[in-house]
Amino acid sequence: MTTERSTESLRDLARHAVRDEVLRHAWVLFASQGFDATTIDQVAEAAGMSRRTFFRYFSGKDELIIEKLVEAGELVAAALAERPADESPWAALRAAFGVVVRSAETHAEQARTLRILLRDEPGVRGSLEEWRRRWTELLAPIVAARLAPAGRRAKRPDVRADVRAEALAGSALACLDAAQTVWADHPRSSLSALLDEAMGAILPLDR
Amino acid sequence: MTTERSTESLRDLARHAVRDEVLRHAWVLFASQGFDATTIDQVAEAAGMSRRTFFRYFSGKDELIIEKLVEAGELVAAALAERPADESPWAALRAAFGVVVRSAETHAEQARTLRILLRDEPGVRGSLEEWRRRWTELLAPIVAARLAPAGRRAKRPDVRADVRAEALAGSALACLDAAQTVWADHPRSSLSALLDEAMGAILPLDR
DNA sequence: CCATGTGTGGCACTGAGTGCCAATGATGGC
DNA sequence: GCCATCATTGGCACTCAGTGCCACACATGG
Repeated sequence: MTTERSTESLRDLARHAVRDEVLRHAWVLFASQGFDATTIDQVAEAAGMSRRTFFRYFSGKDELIIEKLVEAGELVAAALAERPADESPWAALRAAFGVVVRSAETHAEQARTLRILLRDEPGVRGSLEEWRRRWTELLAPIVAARLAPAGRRAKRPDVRADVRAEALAGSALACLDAAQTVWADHPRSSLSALLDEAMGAILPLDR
Repeated sequence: MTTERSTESLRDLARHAVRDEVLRHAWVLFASQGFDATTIDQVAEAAGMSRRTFFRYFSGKDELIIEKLVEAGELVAAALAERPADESPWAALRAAFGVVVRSAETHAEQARTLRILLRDEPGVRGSLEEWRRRWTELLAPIVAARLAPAGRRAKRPDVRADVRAEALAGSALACLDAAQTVWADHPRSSLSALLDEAMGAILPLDR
């Protein structure tokens, strides 16, 4: 094949477009029927493809959830990486979460629907755990860099430093999770304020 | 039915015994083949029962995992409830985790096997999330009681206080998780030290 | 000896996920 | 325009998880 890059990205483009379309239909069904009650045949038919083809675009039903959850991960990681170096890791994490908070508050309806789905449907628990892992994997190294004394980093793999970074990232995510969960079923609450409350309960957020 | 209490507990006794036996066989299979590769038919056959009967003792494959994970939850909750009131919530949580740390270190082999299973097998992620929830549900109210100014508690449901407690419990669990994960694949490490490292990275552990 | 309740197994079904294969359709070379 | 090629697609059949239904076995109590 002489077609190299250009075709490659054309394929990806088409693939992405199809995936988005499938996702759109899937979430309409999820919102009306719930996740567990929605079959892949329904999703495939709504998207106008065969069951078999669906599985060529998505590895499984889970991925319809994961996609949404992981999306914002890179944004948060990027935001975290760009926080000023003199900021405490905790405050930097809080600030980095700003992008998901804003996103959730602007699309409050969908965000709440998603959150409630995540709370009530047993079938998505695996996806939630998966989300936690991927975000931790993404954030922990950036936190680690921030914890290192800025002098010599990347020496030998330092287990103790890794645990610290992972603990920090994991705790922050736990706070985000708690805030979002409570926010989901209190329509008049502010997610931003709840997240401040949650993270502030662990460590002071100034500096 | 004239048979009341005595038969009731006899039933439970038998049921428990059967469950334990099934669990024993299941974990032998998990350890040798992994979780996802083990079918329920295999477990049922090993335990000497039909597939159909298996589902009368366990709601699903997940429950074979959950059982092990949730077991220690009540112990931790009890330990937490009995920590001195002048101890900080964080230090109290660290101390309460002592029971799982000791248990893990005395049965190091099995604990490591379990941990690695939880890390690598996609099929158990839902169970891990389930574990997180149950422990959070268990611990958060006790933490909440500890956070309340000891004067008037149980006023009106206080959302902000709930978020704080849940954030604290969730963060502590994230630390425990991080410590256990790292511990699992560093055979010469001390789980207790790792947990101190993790939780100490968030908040000081004295007091 | 009979009625009842409980545990058990078999059978058939739905739904997720996978491997295999044949048909279709777009593209590039001639 | 025509043919070779390659990727996408859909159909089919299979495994495995999980559930509902029904029939059989067994114990107990009257």
